[in-house]
Amino acid sequence: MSSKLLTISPHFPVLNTATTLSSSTPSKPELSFPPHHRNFHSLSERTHIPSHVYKHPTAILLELCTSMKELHQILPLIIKNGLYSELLFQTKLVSLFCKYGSPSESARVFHSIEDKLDVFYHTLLKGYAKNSSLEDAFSFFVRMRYDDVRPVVYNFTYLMKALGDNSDLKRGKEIHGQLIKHGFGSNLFAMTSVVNMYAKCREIGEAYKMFDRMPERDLVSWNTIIAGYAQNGYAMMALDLVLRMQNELQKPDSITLVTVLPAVADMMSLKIGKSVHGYVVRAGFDSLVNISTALVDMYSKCRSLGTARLIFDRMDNKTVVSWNSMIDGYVQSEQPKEAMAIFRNMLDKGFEPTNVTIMEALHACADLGDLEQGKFVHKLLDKLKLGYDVSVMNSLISMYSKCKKVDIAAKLFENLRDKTRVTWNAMILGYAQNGCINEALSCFSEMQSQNIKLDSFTMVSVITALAELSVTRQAKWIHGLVIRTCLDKNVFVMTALVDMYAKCGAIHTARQLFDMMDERHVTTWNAMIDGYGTHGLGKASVDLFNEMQKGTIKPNDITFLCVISACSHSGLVKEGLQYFESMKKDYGLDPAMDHYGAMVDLLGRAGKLNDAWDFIQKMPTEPGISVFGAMLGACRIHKNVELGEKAAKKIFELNPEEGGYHVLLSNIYATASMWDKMAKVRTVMEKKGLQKTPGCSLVDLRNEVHSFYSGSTSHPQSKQIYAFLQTLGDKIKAAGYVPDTNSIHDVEDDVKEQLLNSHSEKLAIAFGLLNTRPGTTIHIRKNLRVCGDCHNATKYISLVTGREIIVRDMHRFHHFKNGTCSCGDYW
DNA sequence: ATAGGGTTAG
Repeated sequence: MSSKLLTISPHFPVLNTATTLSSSTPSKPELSFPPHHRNFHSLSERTHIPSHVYKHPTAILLELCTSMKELHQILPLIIKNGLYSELLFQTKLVSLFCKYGSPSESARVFHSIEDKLDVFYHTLLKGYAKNSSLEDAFSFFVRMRYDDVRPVVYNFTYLMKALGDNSDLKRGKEIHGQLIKHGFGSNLFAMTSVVNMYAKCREIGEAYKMFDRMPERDLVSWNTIIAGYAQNGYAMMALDLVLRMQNELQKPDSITLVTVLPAVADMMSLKIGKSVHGYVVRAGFDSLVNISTALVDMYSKCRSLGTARLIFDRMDNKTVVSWNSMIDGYVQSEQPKEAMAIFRNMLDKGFEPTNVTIMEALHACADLGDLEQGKFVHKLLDKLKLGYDVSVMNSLISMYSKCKKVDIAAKLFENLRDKTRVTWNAMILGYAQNGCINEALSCFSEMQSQNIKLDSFTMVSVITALAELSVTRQAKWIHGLVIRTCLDKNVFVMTALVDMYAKCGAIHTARQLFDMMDERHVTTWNAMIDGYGTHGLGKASVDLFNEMQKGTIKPNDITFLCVISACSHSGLVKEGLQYFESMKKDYGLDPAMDHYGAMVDLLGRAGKLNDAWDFIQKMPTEPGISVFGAMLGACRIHKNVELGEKAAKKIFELNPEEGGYHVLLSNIYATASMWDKMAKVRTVMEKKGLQKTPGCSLVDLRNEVHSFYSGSTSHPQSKQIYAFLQTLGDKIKAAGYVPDTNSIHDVEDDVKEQLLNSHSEKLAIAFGLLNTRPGTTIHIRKNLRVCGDCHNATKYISLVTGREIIVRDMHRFHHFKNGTCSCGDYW
């Protein structure tokens, strides 16, 4: 008979039936109390609510209460009118504080109640489970057990929900046990919550076991297990269950399908996606906003932009999310221009962008390298008050870095208070990609000193910086760190390492790492193929490319660029031509400007200047600077004034920003002793304000990198270096070296030699030889192409000193040893 | 329901 008390709803409407409640009504089995219940006597006395209480103006006011603010205004009235200890008000207060999200205030009322009805426990537990921490809910549940309040089924469902949300498997299992002990092991609601808990704890097998044992199931329990499979990445299983539920005469609803679609999207499985879409249409759900939005996102992620766009365009009630998904689709498919068009369209239509929209737009701007649009998006932030969203700030830093404005990125970074690991990673990479190696490395050490844990992204960024630095010592150090941090199975990290070792001249180490990798991306292959190419190991490069073609990773446009330029460096003209053909024929890849440039380089370098020129004439698109630049370079190597002039004319029409092409032409004239024309080119250059990039060579000694500019005397050891070069010059001349002074005009012979001796690479080599022990290999990096005389001299230097000298120039490596160079004088 | 930072080439 006491069970009826539980049917007192804490909500107002029921109160009018207070009198009927006290008459006996049959109880539901799971709500029954044992007769020894501690509140047995006091309860029946308290169920009657006198009319002066429920008709009190304050009670009416409380009935009209709709917010926490109003509740706080009514509370003093309750106390003032001496109603605080009335059952009606206790009931309402406990429940309303929970309803408005403050179980702690609810608890204050609860604790003040002398004879606590079970409903108070139930209400407060629900309040804790829904609004507070799992800890609060759990410890209140323990207290409830201690106070000998018998749990009811929805105590378990709320608790299970909180346990699942916190992925607390250990306590989830414990409560599952108690649930069974209390006889709810076959209860539909209880078991659905158990299924959900196991699924949320990623124990999908256990979840299914529970689902399978349920004696009855409803739509919610089917949706729970289907969502469980979907969210654990089993889209196929989820779809199977959708079919199975129909066999068991349970019709899926839109929620069923809207949980399956994101899983399909994550899998990027267009086939499964289409069959879900088919079901959506047959069930007539295709006009629902959330379904079409999920479909747009699914098709976008499956790179089926046409279909995504079709559904998107047909939606007459688009939401921000559907716009965002559409923009993301274009960004992911590397169509940033389209992405920006959609973004602009969205603004025009008056939709207010969210942080996700802004991030997507910034991503597109970064891919385009479009600073102006990037700034436009940046300006929008202030209007939208999104300027304090860390994620947005991270995207901004990345955007500015990719648009070559690393200084702006750095300023944003410095002013940002709430940096996350992502922020640090974006900044380090930004520095690295803009050639600011020192900044990148000091940013990394700052990050470490602030005890921010590094991850694979950090590692990739630092390795990218060190690849640029190309110092073997640092390369080995970071490799050690990769191993110590257990990141040596990460494809991105390992690919960066392969590239870094190749750039340090340690091509065999690079290959060892490459061979050890279990998983490789197309970039991994590209890095290795290009590594061989820049080392002049054309055969190895081609072999690796052929091996790649046998595997499952498909070559991309960059692969072809790498392999063709590898052929170019090694004079493999036939192979290069064949790959160029195959690119379109076998892989459907359209050659871009760079590919044409590489082909002209291939033909031209091999001395087939006329073929190269013909090749340019037959190009289907207008040749760009890089193509004629390759032609001009080839003309310089093969001393062809006529074609060189033709190529240069084209280049100058295109207004290059760099002075390098004028220098090339002037070198061609110099070699041909056409001094007047040479002088003319130099004058034009000056008039246009074009600068010759100064030659600069780097050499690392212990923990420092020393840089030498052509003709510079600013290094502390400068005097010694020049003196050393003098004596070294005598030694190599004795061994057969003849200075190549042909390209210098107007000065005495000894001055010509002095000029040659002040080339940056010679200074760097001399410095390296002076400061290292005999037998040590010298590593040099030069920003331009190594000059002919220096190349020849270095061969002799390696002979007379017995040193190995490795020079990395703008395009490739030269390994000098015993008087010869790995490039075979073909470069 | 949508999301931030990653490797190759130039």
